[in-house]
Amino acid sequence: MPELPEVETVRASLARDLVGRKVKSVVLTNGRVVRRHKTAKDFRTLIEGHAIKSVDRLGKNLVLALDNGTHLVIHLGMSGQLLRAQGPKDPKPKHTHAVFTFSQGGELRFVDPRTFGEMYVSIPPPEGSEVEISKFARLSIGGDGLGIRKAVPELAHLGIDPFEDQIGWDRFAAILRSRSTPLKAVLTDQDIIAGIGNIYADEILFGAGLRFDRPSESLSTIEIRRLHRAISEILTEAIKYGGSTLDDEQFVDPDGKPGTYQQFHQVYNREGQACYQCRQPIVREVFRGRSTFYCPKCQS
DNA sequence: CAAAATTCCTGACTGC
DNA sequence: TGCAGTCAGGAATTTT
Repeated sequence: MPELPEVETVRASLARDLVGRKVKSVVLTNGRVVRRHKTAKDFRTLIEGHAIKSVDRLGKNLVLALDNGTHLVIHLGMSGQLLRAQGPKDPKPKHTHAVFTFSQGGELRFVDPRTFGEMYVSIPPPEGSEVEISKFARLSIGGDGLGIRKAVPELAHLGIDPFEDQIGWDRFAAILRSRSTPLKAVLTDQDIIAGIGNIYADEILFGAGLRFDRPSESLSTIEIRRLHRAISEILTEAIKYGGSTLDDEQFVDPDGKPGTYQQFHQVYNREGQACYQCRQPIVREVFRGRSTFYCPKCQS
């Protein structure tokens, strides 16, 4: 399940060889992947014949700027993969829903068994029109996050991206104290912080020594600083190891290579196993319909 | 207004 | 062996 570290791994890989290349054609074999567009043809027309200027990321979204001023947004959902191929002779994996062919040769395929992923082309808002940026993102200081939100209105609602936007612990404190939501709900709410999903929320909370159900406004200053630090530390480490690939081997980078950060997971998917810190068994609990893993002794 | 439940979907796994 | 049932989860949508 691609979260920020996995999406960033894909972004870095694509940025290496996609920038400057021109999309010759797009073949769609499952319309659901472009469900935001009225027809698949609408999607194709906006892309074909245009070069890719940059490959960015905001939260879990990939944002490819095209030379016609539009942006191709790709969200991998639960099981989406972007895979390079030499050409049409390369065997297509099952559930290949879209194939981009480049003028200079080579292909990029969008593969997604569970079809929660999607792609769409975002038309830039007219000059002078004001895009409503999420209040949390507005707190950020520098980075490209605000620029992407202004160019891609569909992403303007996203909260702080831990890397594209930057936020000090004091501003983070203001966000946490403004609500009484359980911590895990805050971390996984894309409108507050963009990019964290079920796996990294659990890992970050363990890193900060905090329980998932602590009301966000109940944290002391020290705890807020621990959480603020854990967010960047855990995500940075995960990116360093190319993200997490679980036993289902669903996440791979565009070259088909899995990530290796799963070997450092402290709690996720470790129900009943000994905590690496205190040897107590890790507990699994369902929180808002999702599995939550934590150490009852190390997290409070 | 916010929070919880529902929906979309397929593959892996469980129990009989 | 096969089949029905369950689970997994991001995010938009619906319900409470």
